Amino acid sequence: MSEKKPISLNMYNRLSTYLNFLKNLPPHAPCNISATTLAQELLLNDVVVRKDLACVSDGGKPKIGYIVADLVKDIEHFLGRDNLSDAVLVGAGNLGKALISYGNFENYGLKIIAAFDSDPSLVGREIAKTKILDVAKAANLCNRMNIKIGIITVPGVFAQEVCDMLVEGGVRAIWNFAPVTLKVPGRVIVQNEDMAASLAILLKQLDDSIAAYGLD
Amino acid sequence: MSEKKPISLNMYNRLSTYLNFLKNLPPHAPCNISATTLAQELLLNDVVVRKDLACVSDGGKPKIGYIVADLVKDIEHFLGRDNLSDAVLVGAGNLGKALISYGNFENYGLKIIAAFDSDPSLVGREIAKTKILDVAKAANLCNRMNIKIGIITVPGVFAQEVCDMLVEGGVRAIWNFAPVTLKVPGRVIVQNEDMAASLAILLKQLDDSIAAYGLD
DNA sequence: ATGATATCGATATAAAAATATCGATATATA
DNA sequence: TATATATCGATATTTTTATATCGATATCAT
Repeated sequence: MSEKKPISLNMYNRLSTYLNFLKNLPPHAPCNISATTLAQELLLNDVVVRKDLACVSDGGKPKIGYIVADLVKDIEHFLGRDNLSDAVLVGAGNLGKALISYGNFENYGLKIIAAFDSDPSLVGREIAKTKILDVAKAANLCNRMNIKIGIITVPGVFAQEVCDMLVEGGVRAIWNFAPVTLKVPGRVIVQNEDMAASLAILLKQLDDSIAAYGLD
Repeated sequence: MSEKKPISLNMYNRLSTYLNFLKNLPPHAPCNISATTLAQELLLNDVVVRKDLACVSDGGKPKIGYIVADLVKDIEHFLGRDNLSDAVLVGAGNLGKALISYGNFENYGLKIIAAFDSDPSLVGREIAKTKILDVAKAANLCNRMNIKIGIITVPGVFAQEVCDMLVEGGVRAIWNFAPVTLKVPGRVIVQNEDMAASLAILLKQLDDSIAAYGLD
């Protein structure tokens, strides 16, 4: 594995795509795969793929490509999926519930160990075996349990306040589903999951596409 | 409004952010705002903001900036939020359910008019007044009702097959929540909402941050 | 063995995005 | 009315990202 650090955000997206593809290869598929093939399958430029793979693995060989199993391990290691991180989630509404019950995040290196909400009618209940606790206890619990990751799924108006609580509790990375720009100290990471923006792109591109191709 | 088309994908993200911010300004806020101020509030470079705004509005005046109400309208118009688009959703599992019951997408220009699933125990039921229908009927219904947008929230293995059905039904834009690269004809838009990738970025950055700042 | 070929990895070029700089202009103030 | 200033919009520069090109190498076929 090379020690360089070109850090491209899109690269993580692509690596994640490679990983999904590799893990879902049919059982009888050959045990090796070339960057070129991968690129064709995923509709990407082959040089991009080769460059990405060079960052996470050095198992590539001419005429052979990469051994799938090794490559999977290398990508997973690079993405930090081989050590589970504990996280808490704040906001047990529809989206929060969905994320908790999704359950599949453990495959991606994340374990949601507790949820918080301010609604007394939710506090005390459970979603998919995850307890919903009073949001007032969030900071304290994060501190005690050394939680470094917080997921925010509250309405926008409360997001900053929740964020502050988490930061106070020692959280160092925030996955923010609220459509708000969070203000955090420099050492804290914020990853925004802005579905509204994503939707905007979709709608705009649809417009353009219909203008170009017509409605058929 | 300028007629140029620099089309930057990040720009849509930012425009969406501006819009959220502007719409949530306190009631007693001044009725005008400068690109510079906006940039400071949203932790962005001021030139980027000015460039983005120039694409959607020409209401900017020196010493004044933009009239908030007009700017909101201009951005909404640019993002296509002033005409609702109908959409269908396939996959009424946890995530699908959450998206349907979220309900707020109508504010963003999207209306989910029907959901589909293959699970007979779900078909016929309702989620937030949205009927769940047999997935076999999807293509037909899209055709008849002239639906152009499909949302895919099925497990990865079924995503391509669902996608093909939607395309057959005349769908022209797909919002894909499955971690799979979909193959579609050129005229069809795909917008991937890859939460796993987003999560990967978060975890990686957290690693880096802890390496840089320590655990405190 | 020997040569042909697929594939990698590195370097070089091109394209795109972000950022900086600077003159123009509308408003406020003296 | 004249001057100072905030802010815009355009142009220029830098940085980043994507793409193309090319030599090196390991395997396969002859």
